[in-house]
Amino acid sequence: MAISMPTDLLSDFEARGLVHQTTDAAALREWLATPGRRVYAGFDPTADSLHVGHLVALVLLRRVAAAGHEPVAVLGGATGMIGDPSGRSEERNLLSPAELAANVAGVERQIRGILESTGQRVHVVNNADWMRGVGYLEFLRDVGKHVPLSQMLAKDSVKSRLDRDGGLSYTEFSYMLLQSWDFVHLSDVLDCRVQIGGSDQWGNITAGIELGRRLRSRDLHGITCPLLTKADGTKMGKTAAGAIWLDPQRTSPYAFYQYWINLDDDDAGRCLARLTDLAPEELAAYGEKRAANPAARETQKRLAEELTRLVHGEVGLITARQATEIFFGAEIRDLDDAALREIFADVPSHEFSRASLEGEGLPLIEALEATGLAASRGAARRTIEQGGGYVNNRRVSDAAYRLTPRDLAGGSTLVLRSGKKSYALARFQ
RNA sequence: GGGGAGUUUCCCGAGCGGUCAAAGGGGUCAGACUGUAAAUCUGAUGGCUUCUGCCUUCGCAGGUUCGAAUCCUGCACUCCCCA
Repeated sequence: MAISMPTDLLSDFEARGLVHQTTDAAALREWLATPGRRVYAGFDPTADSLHVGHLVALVLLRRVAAAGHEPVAVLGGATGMIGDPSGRSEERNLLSPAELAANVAGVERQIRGILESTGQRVHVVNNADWMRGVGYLEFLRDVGKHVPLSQMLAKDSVKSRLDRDGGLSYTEFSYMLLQSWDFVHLSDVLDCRVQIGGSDQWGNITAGIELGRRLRSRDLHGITCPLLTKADGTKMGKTAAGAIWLDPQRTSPYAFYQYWINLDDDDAGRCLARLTDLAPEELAAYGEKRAANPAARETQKRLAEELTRLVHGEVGLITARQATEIFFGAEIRDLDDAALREIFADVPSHEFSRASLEGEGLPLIEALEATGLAASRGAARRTIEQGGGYVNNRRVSDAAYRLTPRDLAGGSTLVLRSGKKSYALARFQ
């Protein structure tokens, strides 16, 4: 999915609602006026997969590419050893080097997948590569000496933590220095002079800019984008079940797709502008459709489609759509086991003995409880009595119902459902 | 150090000898409505159950009583006031 349409990057960001704060806009525009500039964003490998919260930064870099510049993604192999205190209320737990290495590998794969599809030249670097050889004393003399404590203490991320009971450790406090040095280093080796990030990164970015001025007399620039939040004030990408991950092992393409489909209208509109490559005219068209016929939920569908394709590819999108059809379709029958397993890949499943189906059959209540769809037999009974129990998408309202071989949808599998959206697979071997 | 208040089911909070698995609210779950939304409404919300009951639960440990979340004793923790 190569994206073209080079535009003025800053105007593009502004039009999409991607700008929260910038350094001197005129200087920034001027520097970006030449194509092929390098612009960077950092990703700390706190897990072996990125999640929806990281998607904004990734998309920012895609916009960079779309505007004819070269995105630089910095993996925090070094900074991840420390942990960024920004936006955090408590001290982080340190990751082991082995964990970190695994995380870097996983995150790098995802970043490359998403950025390289732009067709533009992409730089993916790891700050461990330039930090590893740097000695502590050397760093204090060359970098630390040029960072006034008063400025560090004035940062919101530091202040808010110092006001709390937990405080923050010297280690986390030093994080800012590392990120500042990254910026200066990248300006040295790649002539990268713009750093972009979420609004919580403003303090770290400006610290880097300041360091560049003192150390190199160089003008560096920064752009932050507003943190993606939902209309109800909660963070985008969080559900009751946890974060929405980009890794299909953690969050299936179906669940990923569903997350976007379920956004409310305003959130979907904002996400469409901020997270997809749609042209401004298209965005406006979706806005009109949304106002005219909200029930069609065209924005949500397009958003889910674009993002699922971006993250999981065309195949992932097809799977997600297939699963959606089945999940919200009529009775499930005459599917083979393999197809069922594929479609319900991210649904919990439970093995029963084939014998339990024979004779009297297996009480539905027991099956609901065993698969985890109901917390207890009592809860299972209640669910059924209230009309929330389904076998192969067909409602069963008799709490005494027993499953028999006739209920199998595939050769040895049947699909249980509680309420509208909770599914489980029961396999009989 | 002295005086006082408190600790209840996922959370907040009522209960102050039996009719208490324990009011009410929140949350959660299910249903209706709907756009796989929001709001609203209805029901459910300790476990097991032959649906009849049984078992476990009101900070912890003992005790009084036919009977205790409710009374007594000790212990632990929390909060407030005075020094």
